[in-house]
Amino acid sequence: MASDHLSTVLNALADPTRRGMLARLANGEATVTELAEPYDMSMAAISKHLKVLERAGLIEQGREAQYRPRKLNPEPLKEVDQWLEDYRQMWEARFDRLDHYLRHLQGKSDG
Amino acid sequence: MASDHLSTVLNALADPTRRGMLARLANGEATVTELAEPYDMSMAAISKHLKVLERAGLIEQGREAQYRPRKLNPEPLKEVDQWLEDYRQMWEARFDRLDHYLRHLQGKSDG
DNA sequence: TTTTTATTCAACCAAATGGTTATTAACTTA
DNA sequence: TAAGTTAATAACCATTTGGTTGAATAAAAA
Repeated sequence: MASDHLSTVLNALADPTRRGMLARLANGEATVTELAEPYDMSMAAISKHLKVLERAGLIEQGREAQYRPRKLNPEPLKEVDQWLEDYRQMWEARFDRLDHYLRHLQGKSDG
Repeated sequence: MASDHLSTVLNALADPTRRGMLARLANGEATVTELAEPYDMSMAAISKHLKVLERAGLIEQGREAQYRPRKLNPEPLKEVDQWLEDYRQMWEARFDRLDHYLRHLQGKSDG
């Protein structure tokens, strides 16, 4: 995998298990065992997936007793969103025009 | 790499060479040789990168004389954007609050 | 027709990926 | 202290990735 940060983030996201883990963490912190629960996979494999997410900065690790609860850090997702920005107009062109038209109408008739 | 579509797309994007190619194609169609120009890499390697982008549906291939011009298809990027949607509020929360506050002010003092 | 240009394909290789099992470490509980 | 739980690490393996070179294909140009 390429070593630049954005590539590391996108690569981390390019796996349904890891995206599933992020989805779970969007609802709040979770332990490794909790994160592993939906998957038919060894804890070692889960641990590796978590390491990939961590290297990408997408999750952070805490420590409570024998647990290492993970929490989501959305910052790298923001970077992905910003990268998309340059292309967004390409699929939103039609909507943009409508949006501007609506703003134009509002400027005329509404306060 | 995982076989689901979104994973295929994100994986295709997780490489600076391939993102560079997309950036070039955002300015319009380009031949393989044109796309290869910035990279110190064999044509065969370029061809493989293009195949990855094509499998992800990010580019389409034309045919003109001996050239196979590629063009960008932004549709899969839209899918990435839609996946991000669920997380967007997490990094935009503060801005949202500010935005709502400004709208509130505007509703009061401005037309 | 021969040669050149543009591109792909085939075979190969080293390194990375994604899984496994077995072991180790840290902490809790009996 | 001993046993159980949680999680990471080490060693291993098969497959994939991302590059190479060399040959093949297709069209254009000479």
